[in-house]
Amino acid sequence: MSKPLPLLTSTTPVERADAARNREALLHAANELIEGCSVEGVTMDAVAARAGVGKGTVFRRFGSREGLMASLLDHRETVWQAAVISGPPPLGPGAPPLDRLLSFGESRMLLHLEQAALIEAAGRTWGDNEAVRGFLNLHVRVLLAELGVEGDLTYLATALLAPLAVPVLRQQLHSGMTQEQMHAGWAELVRRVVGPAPA
Amino acid sequence: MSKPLPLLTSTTPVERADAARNREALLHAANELIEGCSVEGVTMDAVAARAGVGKGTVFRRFGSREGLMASLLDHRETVWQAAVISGPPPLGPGAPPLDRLLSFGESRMLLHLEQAALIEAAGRTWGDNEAVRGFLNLHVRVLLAELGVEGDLTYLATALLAPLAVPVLRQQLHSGMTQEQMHAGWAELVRRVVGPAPA
DNA sequence: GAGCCAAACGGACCGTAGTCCGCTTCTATT
DNA sequence: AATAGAAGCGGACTACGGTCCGTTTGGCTC
Repeated sequence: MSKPLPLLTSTTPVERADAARNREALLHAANELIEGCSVEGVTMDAVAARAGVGKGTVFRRFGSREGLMASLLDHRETVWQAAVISGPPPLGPGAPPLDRLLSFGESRMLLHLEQAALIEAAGRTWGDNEAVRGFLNLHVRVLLAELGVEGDLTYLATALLAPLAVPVLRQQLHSGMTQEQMHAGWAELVRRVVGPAPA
Repeated sequence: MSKPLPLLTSTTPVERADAARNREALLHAANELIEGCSVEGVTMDAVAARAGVGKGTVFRRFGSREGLMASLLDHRETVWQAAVISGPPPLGPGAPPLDRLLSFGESRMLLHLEQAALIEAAGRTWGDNEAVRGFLNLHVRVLLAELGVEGDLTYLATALLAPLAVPVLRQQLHSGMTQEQMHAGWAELVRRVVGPAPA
């Protein structure tokens, strides 16, 4: 009679305690290695050794080096998304849509610049992350809709996000463009895409 | 007295005959391997073996695997650029600027989709290619100027090119968007950026 | 607490990118 | 044609990502 209805509880693939401990240790070790040298210093062998586990364990937890990098990014991303969803305006809710959109672009650009090395090291595992892409696209789409923009909002949102990608930013910096110019350029792009406010 | 003014002739770092022969053989071998299997099958050992040279030679010629891939792309890129510079309209000269711009976007998108695997394999070596980026940006910039667009044309050109990048296209295809939708979306983006024609 | 087993672990092993250095070959010069 | 020396060559070697499988361990049931 005490069997607690395994119908839904069985759907929780709980992680074993030692596995969880190891994941923490590995993430910690990876962060230390990044601080110690740079992202290139984060080899799978080094992470495993520093965490005191076998190499196979690292791959079991994260699938690949890119997966490990993506996990490191995940925490930062969550914090940032929280700021968008429920932080103070103009990034968070409460400001006019255009202000929010411009703030969004600047904030995302800075995040990408800060995490550039990690993002590039995470490669497709991060870039293909449905959750992140979906969140960014949805947020921009909603703001565009609030601004009265009509048309293929999904495409327009993607088009506004594309110039914020790390390779584009790197190239712009490399060719002498300042962060201010990049921000101003993006704002101009947004103004043109949004167009004149409807009466 | 017969020394032929080494001032400028010395600036030509001519390639030795055997080196040139080997480069051709290696490019040929790499193309064959791509046709035979896919881009993943193009390992440096395999290319060297098929061309009948040592592995060190491949690295001497192309610097890295990415460099080899970039060299393979170079030929296609040259052909495409020729079509833009001197091919038939509307991609080539002779058509109105807006037609040329829309044709440019569609053509570039198709090129990126065809060469996607190679472009991704070439990584930064291709992405950082100053000549290619410069050509694309300049061309778009000139067309925008002809259309009377004002502002930071370099940024706007980059922003129009960014959604044509391979990772973006791959993501869009993956989420069910058709090539027609992508083309239509880009055209809409261009119309919004260009804005109303000046009187 | 004993026993079971799925999950997790470890590290030897493999393939590939990239380096290094002693040897060979081309070409300019006389 | 001889020669010098620079440019090119080859392949053994290293480092790293990723796989595999025999062994260990945590957590559940009885």
